[in-house]
Amino acid sequence: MSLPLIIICGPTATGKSDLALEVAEKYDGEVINADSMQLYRGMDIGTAKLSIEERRGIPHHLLDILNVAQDASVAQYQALARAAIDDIQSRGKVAIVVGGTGLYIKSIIDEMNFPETDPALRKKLEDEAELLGAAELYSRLRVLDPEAAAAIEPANTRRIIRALEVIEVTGKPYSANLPSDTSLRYPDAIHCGLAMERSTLAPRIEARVHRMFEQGLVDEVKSLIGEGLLEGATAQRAIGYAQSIALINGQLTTEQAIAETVVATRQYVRRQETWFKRDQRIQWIREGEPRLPFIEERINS
RNA sequence: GGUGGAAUGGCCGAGAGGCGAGGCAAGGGACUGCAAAUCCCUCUACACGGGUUCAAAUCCCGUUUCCACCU
Repeated sequence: MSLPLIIICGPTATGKSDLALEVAEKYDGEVINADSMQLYRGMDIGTAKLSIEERRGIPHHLLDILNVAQDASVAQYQALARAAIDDIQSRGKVAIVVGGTGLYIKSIIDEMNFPETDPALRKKLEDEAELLGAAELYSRLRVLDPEAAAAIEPANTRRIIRALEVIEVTGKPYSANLPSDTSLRYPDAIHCGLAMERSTLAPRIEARVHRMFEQGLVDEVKSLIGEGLLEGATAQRAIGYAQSIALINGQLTTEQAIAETVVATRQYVRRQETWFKRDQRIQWIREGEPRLPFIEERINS
């Protein structure tokens, strides 16, 4: 008998990591991180990453696997996460996926396939976008793949570039590469979301951000800059990190950096809620509802 | 007490007689190799009371508040 995959998602600062530990302790589980920024080695304070001690001996996977100059990618994450699940389950343990990056979780449980990327081609498209403008690329996309064009905003340069890239790499329309998301790779997964009222979350976020700066987030960022933080495209954009970089560059005062980080975190929560809200598979654990029992109930049924 | 200036939506801020700048925040949404990213949508305000005018946030009078400077 093998226990199903357990997934714990939800907005930031709702207590996902702690719940995962409880579940892991109760069911002999191991945790797989589904948080795009916790993938980075050295990004600890600002991502609220559990320290080794805080992990209480529970194995955690997909933490600290990238250096700050590298760029994460869903495709890579998907492969690693699925491999980790297989590994954990093959040893008879319970795999617990925990994190707030909706796309990453989706990449695990849905049949998503990500056509190859071509750095040279992408570079070319990026240059063209800069030179000719997004509108030019967009009209090109409209010709090559009207369906994809209809689904992408004309101003969303990044998406337009990727669509054109996929078309060129695969020789097929971008839309043809989009499998349905109804397929379930882990049909009996227990997929829980932690819900919390904004009014409860707001002060938690405020306190958490202040704590991060007190604990030395800016020093962490300084040392990461030495490790190439500014070379990559992804890590330096992380909430709290971007603001710390601006602070270090003298573009923000400490107070401003803190305030902007709080705002950015709140906005992130909103995007997370929007993303998770539409996934009907998620069973929401309401604020104040006992969490571990909620999951125990589903496991036992 | 006097003189001058200012009062615009949650905040910043342009406009200076003819249908509501813009930015930020907030709220909603999208999302398939950077996703803590990228992008879309929404949010009729002109301190108050009179007046002039076909028409006033914009002009005039008064009131209130604030800021300067003066006594």
